[in-house]
Amino acid sequence: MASDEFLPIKGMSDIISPEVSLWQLVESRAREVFHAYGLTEIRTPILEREELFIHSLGNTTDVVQKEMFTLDYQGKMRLTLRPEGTAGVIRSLAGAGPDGRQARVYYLGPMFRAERPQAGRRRQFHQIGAELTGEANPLADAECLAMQAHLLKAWGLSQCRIKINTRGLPEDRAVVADGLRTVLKPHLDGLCEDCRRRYEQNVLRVLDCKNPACGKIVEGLPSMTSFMSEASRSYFEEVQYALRLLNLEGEVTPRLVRGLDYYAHTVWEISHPGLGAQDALSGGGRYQIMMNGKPVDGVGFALGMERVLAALNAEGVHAEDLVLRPKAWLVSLGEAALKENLLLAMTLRRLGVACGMDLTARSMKAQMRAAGKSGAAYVLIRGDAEMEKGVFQVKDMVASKQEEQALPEIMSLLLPDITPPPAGG
RNA sequence: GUGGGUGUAGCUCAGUUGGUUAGAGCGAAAGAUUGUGGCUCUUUAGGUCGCGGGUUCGAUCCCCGUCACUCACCCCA
Repeated sequence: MASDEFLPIKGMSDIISPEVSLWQLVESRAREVFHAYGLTEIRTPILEREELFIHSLGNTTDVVQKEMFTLDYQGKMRLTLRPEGTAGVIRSLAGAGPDGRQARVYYLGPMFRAERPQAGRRRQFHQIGAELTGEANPLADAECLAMQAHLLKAWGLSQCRIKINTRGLPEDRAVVADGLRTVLKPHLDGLCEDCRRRYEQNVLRVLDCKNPACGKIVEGLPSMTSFMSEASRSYFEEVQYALRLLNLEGEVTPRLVRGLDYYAHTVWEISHPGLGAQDALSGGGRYQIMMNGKPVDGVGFALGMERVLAALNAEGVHAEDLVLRPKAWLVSLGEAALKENLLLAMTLRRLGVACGMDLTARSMKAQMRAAGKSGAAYVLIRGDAEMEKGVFQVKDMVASKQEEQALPEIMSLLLPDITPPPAGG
């Protein structure tokens, strides 16, 4: 058992092979899909001023109240490890002037929240997200959700469930909260302890309480949308129309609530049955964030990388199958062959042929075992006899066949994809 | 932050109703096969039984504390 000093900090993990292969695959497919939609990557700092998150996420949210890693920098400022990606991206885009208000960007990277770790929840976790800024437009919301569905499909996830809802116009948020409190007030005694606290602090959360008693009370209440303005309701109708146009199934879920204050209008959540208690793969929606007194509008989503990977595992995609194997393995018998093989390995690598070898001339059996374990397709064996003739014993590890070959033949075996330079070039 | 579960070899786990040298499988290293991986057989290496204290003639086992991991609540992706 590893001693504590070799372990990373609680809730943080080293990402190593073979798992890292899956990360790379997921990230590269994501880049391809984002490119197809005209998004460019944005990389913002991991450390931001604390106020940025307090103002954009809302100072009554749990994320801000008890989950942020904040440090005091020489008594001059309070710096926070970003707990989510949107706030930093919008800060950056707002600073870019008018261009930033019509931007299409994606990001990926680590986020930090000081929660107790559990399945699907780490203190350092990773998100892939997208932000499309621009004034509220139902078509933009639908496009964003469609892009996300496309992404999940590109990863090979087929069992996702999309739930959508609306929070209405930004100015409706207070009206809805007041309305809900009014109709909930007579039932206060029947609510669970948590919900009596939520009633004060974050009344929308009462709607998705898991407690059956609370659920019963909520069922009898008028829906959230009934407190909203006509404009909010018709906006949501148009979003749903656009989703049908794009052939997307979104389950309208009136009790779906997003936790952060900046959400307005369309919100959604995508869950996966293979995940356990934290079954949300992703959340997203339209938002309006005040930056320097001016509103920035946009629509976006964030996917939890670790949860995507867990979902892929649940659907039978395993990192072990994706690990890159060397094309060749060099086996050296004797010191002279060892040195010549090192030189050959460097040459092959410059030509783009991944190859490995043992740097000691230990027993052939041991070297063959290492070759087999590496998964190399071919093994090139060279000893004194081969050195003298200028040849190699070339073993095809899959077919388990071996023949003597000279270097030119070996090159065409290892470099079959090399195309001759264009004529006249 | 609250509650439950688990800490024994690199990994997965047995085990001892408290008693002498703590076991297995997998993995690793070497050999059987004097220059050939996977299958088989043999051998070897590898352990402060998470850490600290208590009870006891004696604790890996019982008790207390602590730390770590893990699951769930809360919340979120």
